Amino acid sequence: MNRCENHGDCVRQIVTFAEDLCRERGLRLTPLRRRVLEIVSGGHRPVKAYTVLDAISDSARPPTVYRALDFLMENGLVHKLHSLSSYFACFHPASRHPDCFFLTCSACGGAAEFCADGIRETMDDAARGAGFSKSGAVVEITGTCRECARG
Amino acid sequence: MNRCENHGDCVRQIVTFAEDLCRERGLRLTPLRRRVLEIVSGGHRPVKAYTVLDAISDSARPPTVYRALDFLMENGLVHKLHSLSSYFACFHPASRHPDCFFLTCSACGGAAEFCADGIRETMDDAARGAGFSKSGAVVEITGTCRECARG
DNA sequence: CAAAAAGATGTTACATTATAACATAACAAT
DNA sequence: ATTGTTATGTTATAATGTAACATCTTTTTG
Repeated sequence: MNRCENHGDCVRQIVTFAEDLCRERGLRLTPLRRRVLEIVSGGHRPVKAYTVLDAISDSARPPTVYRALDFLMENGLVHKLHSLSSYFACFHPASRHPDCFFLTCSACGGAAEFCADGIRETMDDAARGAGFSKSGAVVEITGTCRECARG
Repeated sequence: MNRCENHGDCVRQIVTFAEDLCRERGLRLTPLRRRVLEIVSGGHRPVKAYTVLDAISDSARPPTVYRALDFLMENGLVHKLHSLSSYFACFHPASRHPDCFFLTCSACGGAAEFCADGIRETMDDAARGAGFSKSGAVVEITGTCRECARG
């Protein structure tokens, strides 16, 4: 799932985007935050907070990681996959989508983000129909990706 | 959200349904499982595992609760709301729906389950379009319910 | 520049959520 | 009744996440 030939480039692009974004917004992409972003985006797969923690250094503590993840999530650079208690880099942070949807492959552990206006609209309609004022949504679809299904 | 006048009846209905279901399937709705189901369905709101634990008795231990919850979830009587790390009774377990969708109100803490074929179909389409073979989905919509929005 | 304010990180301690592994008990079925 | 199966009890610990306060760094401003 999401095999890409030049993943180094892919990560570099995300980091560059993050730099620009932070500059625009007057925020700081500190070395720590950049490192966490690199680690999370280092594979096209969801990463656990404690995996990031281990990857950072021997001495880092949980709050260090969670704060960096919070910062990245607030700025749309990373998403949380609740059903996996994991974090997943946004590979197209430039496109401003009100909600994100995720496919997670239970075979290879990979994931993909996608935007389908149809889903969002249908959800909005359903919420409205229930008199509900929607502010956000978690949509995580589990299954088997093309590569894994092919065997 | 989901205020109902006769919630006792409501719980009784669920328990009765669970009894019938277990009889049909040759499973046992033991006193413990029944009690957990009563506790989880006791309010129209998501309940935490450790809240159930406290409600059961002073001496109960986590595995007791998690095993009962697992049993109830396997049989479609309870759902897990991943975004809240909580468990929510299925108030219409009779209708066999392949996926469930949830609205959770951040104001009152209430929740509601609903089935909208449109959402499921749109998700199925999106998954298929990505070459993805879907096996399940988590859909949790956050916002404000009618009652809370009205102030 | 110095001082103050704001923002980021370090650190300790702990809270919350969940499971592994093994022991015991209850039940079902000959 | 004994045996296999299912359910529960029990101990311990793993995994995930946060509160609170200390320190350091950067920015702002007088």
